[in-house]
Amino acid sequence: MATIYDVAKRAGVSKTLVSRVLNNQSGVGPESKKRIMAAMQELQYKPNALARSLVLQRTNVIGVILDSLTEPYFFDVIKGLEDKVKENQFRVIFCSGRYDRREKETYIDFFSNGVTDGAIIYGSDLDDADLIRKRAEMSFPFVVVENEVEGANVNNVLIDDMYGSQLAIDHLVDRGCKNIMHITGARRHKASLRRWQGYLAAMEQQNLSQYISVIECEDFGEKEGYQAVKAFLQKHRREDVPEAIYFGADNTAFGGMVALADAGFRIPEDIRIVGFDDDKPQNLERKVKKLTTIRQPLYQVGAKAVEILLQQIHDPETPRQKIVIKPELVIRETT
Amino acid sequence: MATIYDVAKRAGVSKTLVSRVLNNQSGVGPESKKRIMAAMQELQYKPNALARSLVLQRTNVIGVILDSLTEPYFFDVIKGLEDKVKENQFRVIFCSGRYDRREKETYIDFFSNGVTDGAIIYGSDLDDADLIRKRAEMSFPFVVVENEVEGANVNNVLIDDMYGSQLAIDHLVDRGCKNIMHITGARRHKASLRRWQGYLAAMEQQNLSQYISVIECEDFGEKEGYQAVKAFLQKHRREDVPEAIYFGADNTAFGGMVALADAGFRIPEDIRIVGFDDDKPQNLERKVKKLTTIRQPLYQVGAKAVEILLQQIHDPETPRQKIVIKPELVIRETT
DNA sequence: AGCTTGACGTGTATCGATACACATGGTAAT
DNA sequence: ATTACCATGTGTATCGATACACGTCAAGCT
Repeated sequence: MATIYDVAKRAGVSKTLVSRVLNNQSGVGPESKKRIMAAMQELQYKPNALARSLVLQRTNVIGVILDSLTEPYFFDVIKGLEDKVKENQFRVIFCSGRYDRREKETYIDFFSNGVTDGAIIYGSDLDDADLIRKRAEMSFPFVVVENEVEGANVNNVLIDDMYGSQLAIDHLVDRGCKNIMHITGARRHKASLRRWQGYLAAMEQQNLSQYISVIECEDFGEKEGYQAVKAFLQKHRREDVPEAIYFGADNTAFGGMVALADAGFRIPEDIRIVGFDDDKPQNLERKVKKLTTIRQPLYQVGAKAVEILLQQIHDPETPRQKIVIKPELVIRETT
Repeated sequence: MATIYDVAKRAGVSKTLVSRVLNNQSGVGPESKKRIMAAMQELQYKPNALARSLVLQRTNVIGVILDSLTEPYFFDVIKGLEDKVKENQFRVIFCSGRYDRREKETYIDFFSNGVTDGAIIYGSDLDDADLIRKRAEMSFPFVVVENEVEGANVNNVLIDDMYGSQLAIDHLVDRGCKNIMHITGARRHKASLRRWQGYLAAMEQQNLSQYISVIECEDFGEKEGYQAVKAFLQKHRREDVPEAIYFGADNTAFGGMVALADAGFRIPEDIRIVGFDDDKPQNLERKVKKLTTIRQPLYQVGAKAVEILLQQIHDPETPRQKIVIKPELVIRETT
């Protein structure tokens, strides 16, 4: 690759002039400018981003670390991120921590060693909290999304999961349900825990404490939901089946609904269902009904995270922010 | 952030010694080494990746440009990439061209300006070919996946789509079908075109030219498949409906099957279906039958791309390679 | 004793860009 | 005519690391 020096030599000027042309600065005569431009063309010159960033102490790139690049859950977040970043003339690069704490750590260090101006760390694993606390005092700007890190001074964008649960329960109560069961999402998932908590709080607030019952799922796949419900139905008599189930994740809800359908339950006549996430399209070929669910405004989450991060980058003195975004109830066919 | 110089000062030695410790080189006394390590600890020193890469002319990072990070199609590819990269002690960063040719170009330039050692460009848009041809003569190592760029000397990893079509048609013929229709995936999609071509070739080879009939879809969504089939059924009498449909993508097949079911067709008794891709899990709550399809070994595709790229990086003189990977027939319930 | 050898250490050039101080010359203002 | 000033241009330090040539000193060999 040609360097700035090659261009200068070819155009018969000093590096400084070439640099000025590159950055549209004044101080270049028209004649020189023409020769420099020509030289750049001929040599196919592209400035080396590394060298430039090294001296500018600025890359105009932000890094995003996700648990997985292949989780539909992140789709809207990613879109939000990308749009906002582009709007601000930055670039984003993504990488996936693959649900591995150490891998995540490696990437955070990589990003903070000059490669990016800041990072967005998306995480919901309980493990992550530690890793983040350790880095809270760094001067490297970053924003943590979804995972609330108690007692650490970090930028945080969160979904109000407890409020979401309240929406779900209140809606079911509106529909006349009292006996409302909760089937959690993934146990290791911080957000699931908060939804669970929210379920408990909402049930108490509605004076339905005696109906509280919870099944824990290890993961938030369809299979887990299917098995959880199936096992429950095998162990209980028909009249003990609740009037409604509030699932901590849409995925488990889909699985659960299949199990219910298999057992002859009609939805919503016999039992009502509410999910949480609204992260997957309601496809044509789904056997189950369209799901009433708590939608997370994930696009906004992504956009907001970028916004905060850029503020922090432009002015490191900006105090750390914590943004809580409220989810909303989307009523479809299952309630 | 502390620099190598700060560490040296604190330990009372020269930068060189610190650098040697950093890189596990010999030439450092035990006493100095201890002091240097201590200084690093205290200062939380992390070497600046930019500066290091600038002098080494090496980043140990490869960049991946996809059309979209949010397409299930890429999931296995991504996994293959990640595993292989990790195995080789490299890092990957991803970014999405968002189906926009210029955005892709920006990222290629970004990657080739020192930020990465090489790139993998995943693309199937017809537009991409141009962009790639233009860069074929660069010394920057890259591998193009899926998009065949005719007449350009580039590293290429491809799926043998024509062969896939042949598998599909031969299988249907085995099942006794003659009148086999083809519904394409996305029109702008290069791979779709090849599958279409493959369909034509396979039909001729089977002496079924008189049965050739094709419906083009603009995109490969479920909706497109649904509408295509629905429109066809409205315009044709029942006896004109073919014995089988070979879809250029699973997604369209799913949509099409819904339309067929709505119209009272039983699969596979009344009509047999074969798809292409096998990129999505056959979920529990799918209304439709499990799909017979042509599976693309996408994990392998990703892994192979990395392999070729790393060869190219380690030895730039390696001749450019073109790898064609054969897909395979997966027989499920629809044939 | 004289010499090689290796361990340990320092100083300086380098990667490819930007920033800044400074040198030149011509034109406008006094 | 003299000063001031701006446009144009050059040279050198700098960012944070590595590489390489070289200096010093003690141990081991003939």
